[in-house]
Amino acid sequence: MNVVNESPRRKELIRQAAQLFVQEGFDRTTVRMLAHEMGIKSGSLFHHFRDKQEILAAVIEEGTYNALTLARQALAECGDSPNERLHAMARAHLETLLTDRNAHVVALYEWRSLDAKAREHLSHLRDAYEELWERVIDEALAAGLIEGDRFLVSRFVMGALNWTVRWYDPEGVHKPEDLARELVSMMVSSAAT
Amino acid sequence: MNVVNESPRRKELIRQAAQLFVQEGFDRTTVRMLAHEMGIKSGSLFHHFRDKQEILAAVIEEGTYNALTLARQALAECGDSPNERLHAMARAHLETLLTDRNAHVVALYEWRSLDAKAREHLSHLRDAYEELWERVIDEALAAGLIEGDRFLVSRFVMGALNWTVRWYDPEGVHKPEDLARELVSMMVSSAAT
DNA sequence: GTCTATAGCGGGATAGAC
DNA sequence: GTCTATCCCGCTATAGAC
Repeated sequence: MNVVNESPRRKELIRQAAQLFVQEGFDRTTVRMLAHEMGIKSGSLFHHFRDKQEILAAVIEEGTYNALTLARQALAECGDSPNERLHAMARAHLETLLTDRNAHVVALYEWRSLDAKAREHLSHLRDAYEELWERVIDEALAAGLIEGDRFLVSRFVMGALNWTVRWYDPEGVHKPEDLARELVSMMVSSAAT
Repeated sequence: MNVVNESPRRKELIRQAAQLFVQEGFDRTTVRMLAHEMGIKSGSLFHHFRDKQEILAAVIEEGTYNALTLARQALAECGDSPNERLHAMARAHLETLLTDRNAHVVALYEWRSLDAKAREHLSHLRDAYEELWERVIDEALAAGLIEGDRFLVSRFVMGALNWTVRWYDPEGVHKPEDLARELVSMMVSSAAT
């Protein structure tokens, strides 16, 4: 079973599970809560998923796949300058994280709840997404847009982005777009602009 | 009972609990695991703590208090320039997070596992620490060392710092000191240096 | 202050009828 | 595909001896 050919029904169940996992955390979310959210009884849940782990794996696959897809699309549609590409990546990342506000968050914050097998299976998808980021960071470094250690800079950026889920208020004045702009301008050496 | 006058024994138990909470997460850490780590049986644990929640609260209080203490000390010892003060705060933050590598991490990542009462009680300590940060960020903004929205900049910085626990390797080449330096130099407008 | 023993509960998961 | 009923387990917490 792959993320690209899930039934619409299953996709909807995964969406609802993601919401609960974000609100409560994976461990505190019971199968009874999941079933209730889905409008069925807990026994019926196991017709759709082998066990609770499989639900988590499905959510994380969905979240990472969405992030990867949106990022690729954003890069394809934006301009060629390192600045534009950096901004496009940050914006896409924040949009899957804050607007859709579900599966991608779970992918980031519950990765360690995955068992070894699921981690193995999903690591490729995750690596593909991280490679996309590394390429864009490298381009920005090569162009002198930003400075510093490749490894450290990319992790600081990911940290700043991923931590937003802890404080971002969807009802507030800022949009993901604004955050992306502000973060990129913070990183960019003023000398280079 | 306050963090400042815990018995040495209890402090040691708190330290060991912190380690397990970081490794496994609060929910997956059982009282049996905690007791085992402390070298006693699970029943004996409740002679020292009323319940599992109280252990978490003690760890988080310890972690936040440590961070606050080290940060104050770092500010008292460093120079007066906004750059030095920013660097001192980042370094102190990373040291409690990565070197001590225990209670402060729990304070950041398991805050939401606290019940309402404990959150109420500990929020003052937490606020005191955040105010310290806000003051230093404000000074840097006022001096033109960094630019941007006060609210957003401080949260990006905290994100970059707090996310380090996810990837930092204590055996690796970088020390907390190096990370602090690199982060500050990334944020500082080159025009201002 | 630590032990053994266990109560009591809620969790994940299964079986079989419909 | 969903239901009811239930198993079985491991968890937190307690009681009372030492």
